Amino acid sequence: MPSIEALRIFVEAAVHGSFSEAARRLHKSQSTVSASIANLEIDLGVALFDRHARLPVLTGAGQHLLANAEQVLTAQDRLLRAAAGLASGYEPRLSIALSDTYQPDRLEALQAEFDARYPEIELECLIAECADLLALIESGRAQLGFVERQPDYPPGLAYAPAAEPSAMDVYVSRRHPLAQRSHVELAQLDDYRALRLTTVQQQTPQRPRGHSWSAPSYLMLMEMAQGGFGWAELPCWLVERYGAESLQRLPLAGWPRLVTVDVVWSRDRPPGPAGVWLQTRMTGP
Amino acid sequence: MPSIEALRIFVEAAVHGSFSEAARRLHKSQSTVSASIANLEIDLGVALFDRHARLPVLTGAGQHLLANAEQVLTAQDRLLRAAAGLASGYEPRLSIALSDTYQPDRLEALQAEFDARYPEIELECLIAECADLLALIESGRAQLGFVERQPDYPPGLAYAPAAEPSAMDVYVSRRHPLAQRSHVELAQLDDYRALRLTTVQQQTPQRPRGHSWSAPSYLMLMEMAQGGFGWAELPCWLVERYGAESLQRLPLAGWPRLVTVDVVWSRDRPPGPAGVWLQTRMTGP
DNA sequence: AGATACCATCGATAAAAGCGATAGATCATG
DNA sequence: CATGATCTATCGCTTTTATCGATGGTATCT
Repeated sequence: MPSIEALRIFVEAAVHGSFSEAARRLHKSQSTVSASIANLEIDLGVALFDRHARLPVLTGAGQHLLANAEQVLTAQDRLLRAAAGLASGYEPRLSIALSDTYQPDRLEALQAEFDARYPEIELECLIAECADLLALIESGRAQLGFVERQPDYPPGLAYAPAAEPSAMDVYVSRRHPLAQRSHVELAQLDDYRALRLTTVQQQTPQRPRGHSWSAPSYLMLMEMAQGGFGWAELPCWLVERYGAESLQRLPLAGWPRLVTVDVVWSRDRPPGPAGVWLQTRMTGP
Repeated sequence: MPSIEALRIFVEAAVHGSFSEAARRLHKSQSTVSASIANLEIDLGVALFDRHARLPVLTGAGQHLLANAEQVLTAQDRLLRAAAGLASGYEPRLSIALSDTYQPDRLEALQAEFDARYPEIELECLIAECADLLALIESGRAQLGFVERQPDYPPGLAYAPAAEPSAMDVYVSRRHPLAQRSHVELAQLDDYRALRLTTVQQQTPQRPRGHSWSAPSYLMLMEMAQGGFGWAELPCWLVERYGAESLQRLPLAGWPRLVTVDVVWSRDRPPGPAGVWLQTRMTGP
């Protein structure tokens, strides 16, 4: 069972083609390098270097095993790097809970930036809306959430408005009766089925609004609207990107409206440095 | 600098969720496991396990580093596996020299079989014809070659006929004057430009046959023939696969003809076990 | 309460990793 | 051809480290 140090010595000697050079670079004595490689050859049962020349040259087997040894070292290097990050307080993974109100193109740019800055940290994205999302944050399952601004937040949750607001509008299928009208009043909406967001959490039992249908994500709501089952309030970007051809906005007064997206986190379980970076990156300029 | 053994102990303990269990499986004392993990935590600067419960449970950092540690171990496992293969006489890489006379679909099947049987061994394919190919074998650059049967082989080279022969025929471009004839005699070919194989090696200076053009591979010859520059003797499979729409065979008596493909290797530098397997696989049933 | 199984800690011992010194080998140079 | 420089292999010696058994504290189950 070869030790990591022996592999490092082997690689250094192979790369520089000299035991003495490797000893100098690794700040070890030449005898250590020599003995270490000799032991490694015994352990592996293969001659790594051809020592007939003045300087040792890799054998064919040595060349082949060099690649494997380097893989071991790079894997170990990643381990140490990750440990160093964790030791200095960085979280091993960051879970963010997303509402569909947040545009994915902005999110992708953000993810790319995050990956460049924190390549070691796992990033997990969860999809949830409203109370479900807040529950993810409260339970610690996610550290950061992006939600449409709520009328009130549970205690222990902190929030800050994200930099850019999001546009919402009311849509119906092109085949829906409302789609033909050139003028629609808000009161008329009650005559048709509403498609509303629901949540798995039902701590605050919502007043059941007539014969409405509901789903836990805007994407499912949009698919219901595309089916012609009713009208729904949806993020404009979602419709423009995935449902433009089969949906139509309603000409309501005051719509589309701009919705503030809040960044939410738990005060008890605050996000780590990477989460803080992501949060300030969202709320800042 | 964590040792491999420490990582193995860590992984074993993490997987089974118990230090004692890991000690039993690794045939070490419980104190060794305990101390080893404690040292690992000191080295990495991170708490790996939460010891408040009866059984230790991984911390978040521990979960994250567990994945890294497993990567180190699998890399080391590959290293040991490769070394074991080399120690028992297997070559680190096998270079085979191919003539275009050998059908690639059979070759791909063979490569798949080789990969399944010898996943550790690098397989290198070189393209060469005739004297060039034999030179690759003689020099030791390649260990195995597939060539159209030669009238004579250099001393020191052994050969055996491959199981399946290969068909060759004479082709011209559809725009070539010969393409219109319903009957062609061999002697008439001399009236038109021949496209012949040439080799980089010019040890045996071939008699320059009139105003012929030449190239070192059948693929290049075929492209010349497609350009309408003359007639060429080509492997049937090559034309059928890549040049069927622009080339046409000549109705010559005795053609197409079957050519034996020989497997060639050097008697001085015989191929290793994997090469022998490949060779017998080719010549056998 | 008792039995059991778990983890942490403490010396003691054996294995190894490391170093300096030395000797043999190879290459460049006068 | 002789010489100096530089390389690798090997030999003791010291120091570090890994491993063990024994012991004690603690949680879990009967």
